[in-house]
Amino acid sequence: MLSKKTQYAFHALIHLAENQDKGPILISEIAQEKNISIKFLENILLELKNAGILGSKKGKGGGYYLMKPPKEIALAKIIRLLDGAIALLPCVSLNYYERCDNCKDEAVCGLNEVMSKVRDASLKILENKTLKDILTKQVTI
Amino acid sequence: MLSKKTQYAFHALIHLAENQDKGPILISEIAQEKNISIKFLENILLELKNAGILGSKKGKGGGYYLMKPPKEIALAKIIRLLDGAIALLPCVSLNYYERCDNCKDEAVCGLNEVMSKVRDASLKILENKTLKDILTKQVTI
DNA sequence: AAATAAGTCTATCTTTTTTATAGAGTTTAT
DNA sequence: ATAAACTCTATAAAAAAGATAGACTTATTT
Repeated sequence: MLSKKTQYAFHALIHLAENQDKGPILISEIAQEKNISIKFLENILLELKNAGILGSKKGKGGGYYLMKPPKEIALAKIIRLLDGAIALLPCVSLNYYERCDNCKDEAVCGLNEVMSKVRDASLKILENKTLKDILTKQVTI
Repeated sequence: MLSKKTQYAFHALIHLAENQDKGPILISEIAQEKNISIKFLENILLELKNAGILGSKKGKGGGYYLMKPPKEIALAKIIRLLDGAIALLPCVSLNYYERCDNCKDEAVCGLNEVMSKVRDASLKILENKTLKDILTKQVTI
């Protein structure tokens, strides 16, 4: 299960994408619209900014905005950034690999094999689907 | 990511399946073989027993054993029992569904749609692969 | 220049979940 | 009777998740 953090991030990104034309969007607007604690959301947007996904403008008339077109933001990237591994086991994770302590040999572990397949099936979707694909209101860019 | 509990459960089940012919297996044997804390494993095996997946025999010569042939124990069942939902979002979970607080209408949520696909792709594997499929040493039953 | 709106940053705190441990109790083979 | 083994309940330590607080900086507007 994705953490609340990641879930909130997706909803915030959706709101930002659907209102790109309106210039910088207030944190408070997203928080209200999507029913998220404003302070918690603040931290999340900051992380997304530090990762280069969002930009921000300070001062009056400021707010957050997307740094890239929605179709270039893969869902997998957001999940990895906020939640870490997408795989079900550390020993089959591509980005957060850890050795299996319960196995004598990962190479001949049947669990490893099946979980690699699950990972691939999930990634096939999450790497290819982007923010654009989860918008309700379709945008042009 | 699966919890340690579920990971340990899989390894324990593998050991039990590969040693079915030896009668009841000691918790301590599994713990040693798979490098798991014996007391923690105790709780896990008890949960598996209460769910009807394992049986146990008390007293001298006792231990745990499978109640069903490995090929009838789907991986999805074990995950759901110990970890809960397999889906990435509560609003797309088949067995642990919860309404989405951030959506006005789940029916038109693009995130919901994509995550349903991820769920289906994962379940296609996890519902069909069984304990038998993750064994190293092949068994007859 | 002052006031105000808005993001930035760091720290802290609470709650929940996960992981692990302890120990007394019960059952059964020998 | 004894020892081996699972059962059960409680508890506790550690980690993660979720949330909050407040002082700080930046930029616009008047």
